Amino acid sequence: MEKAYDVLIRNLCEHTALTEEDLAEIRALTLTVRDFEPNEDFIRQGDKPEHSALVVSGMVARYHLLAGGGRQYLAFHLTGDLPDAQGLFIDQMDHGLSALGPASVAFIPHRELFAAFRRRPAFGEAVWRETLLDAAIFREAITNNSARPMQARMAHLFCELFYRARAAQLVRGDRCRMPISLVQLGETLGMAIATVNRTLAELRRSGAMDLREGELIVRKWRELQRLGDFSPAYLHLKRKSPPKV
Amino acid sequence: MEKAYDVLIRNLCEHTALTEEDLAEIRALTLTVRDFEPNEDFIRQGDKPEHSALVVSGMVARYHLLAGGGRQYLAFHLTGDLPDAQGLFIDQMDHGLSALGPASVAFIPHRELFAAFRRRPAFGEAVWRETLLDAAIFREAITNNSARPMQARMAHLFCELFYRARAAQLVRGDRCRMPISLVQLGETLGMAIATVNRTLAELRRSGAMDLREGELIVRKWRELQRLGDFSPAYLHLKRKSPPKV
DNA sequence: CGCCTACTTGACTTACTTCAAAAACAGTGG
DNA sequence: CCACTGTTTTTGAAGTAAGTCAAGTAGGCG
Repeated sequence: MEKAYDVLIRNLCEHTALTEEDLAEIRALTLTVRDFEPNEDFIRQGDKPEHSALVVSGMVARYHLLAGGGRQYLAFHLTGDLPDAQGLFIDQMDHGLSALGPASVAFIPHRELFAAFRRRPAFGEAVWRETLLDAAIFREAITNNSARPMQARMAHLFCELFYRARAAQLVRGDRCRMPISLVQLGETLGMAIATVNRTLAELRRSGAMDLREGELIVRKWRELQRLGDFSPAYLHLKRKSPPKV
Repeated sequence: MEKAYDVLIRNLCEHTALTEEDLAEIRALTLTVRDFEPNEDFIRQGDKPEHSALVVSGMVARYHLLAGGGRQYLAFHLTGDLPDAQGLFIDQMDHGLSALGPASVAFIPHRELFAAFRRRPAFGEAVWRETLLDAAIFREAITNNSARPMQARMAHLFCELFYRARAAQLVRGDRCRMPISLVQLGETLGMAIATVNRTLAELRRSGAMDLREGELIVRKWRELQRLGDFSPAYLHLKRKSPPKV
């Protein structure tokens, strides 16, 4: 349970300097932790949430519903992320959130967050910055899905996720959990499932990475980075060192 | 010159209730207005700006530079928008800004904005909300460029721009200024220039809209909306009424 | 008038989608 | 433990939408 506060603090400190007083304010927040099944929705498009979510463990996805009932995945979130901080100032959800694999999510009342922001503006700025980093990731997704060929598109996604997982200390050796199906990958990258599979096969054959049993394995980081035309500047992390695989 | 304050206030009031004290704080900001030529860059990828931009008139674009030297356009901004409010809390620009047609842009020192946020938290929240609306527009762009067929993709873009132009009181009758070239349209929607032209021709033929001499004409709003699978919820505007064309 | 840029159109090529079916895998219950 | 069901992944073959290439037209400006 303490873990929930720690992962949030670790994440915010990744980009913002917070004082001991700021951290105390964070640790005073009321967290309600709930566990979710793979693919379980926990915030739906159209909802007007009064709590913000914090990913404690597992992966969480944000998605648009499409006219035909399909989904467009917009972003993935890891331990420590606030995947709907935007809900603080935007009344109605324009997208939904679901657990990707099994995930545990803490909920924080908006009311308490507003009060904390008032007392500790630096905390508010950290959360604001968090939403801005989100936006930077959205921008990169626009470019990725619009301007890069299929293979680079997929490589770029895995580069980003691996890089972020590493910052969140979720990488062990050359691998991290990645409970995402081919269908979901297609609904993320805007490609047909057959293409997803064939493109993934190419990446495997290149020896740069593998994805199996819900685990991402990066065998040649620099090669994967090259294939994905990935440069991490847009993630705006203070620590710049790349994965050393 | 007064106009610069007014367009900002009008835009913020579109989504946030501000008191007379908040507005006074805004009117006390130091604005430096500069005019730009069509396609002139005014913030470059990699810059570390110390001012925020405010679009006073004309249209402004945000774009990523691509490896090959090409561009991916990320968003367009109209009168009253703060196209790089994110620069307040993110040190280094991960994208550039340029004028689309001739544009006039006001610059506001970050320092003054931070001070104003401290004195009038509601103003800070309004700007924060502004950055969140930005993010909502980015999300929609991901879906648009990834999941919609070419014609819908283009129709959707024009729906959004027309709807926002209307909220910014830039629509006169059934038309508004839209100084965007076919090449730029292609670099926005992720399609080849030939396809842009053919798709645009289809839309013209449908009678729903036209684009000529830097002007967008919406002849049948409901039809264009249908073609673009457009529903404006994600823009989160308080006033909901659609264009009555 | 001539140059440059932006738009338009046509013919060709290909990368991706669609469709279909098989193989691998996970979960369930006998 | 194995048979049965449903889901996810893999592979193949065929069709097509969109990209590329190339040439031509129109519009704006010195």
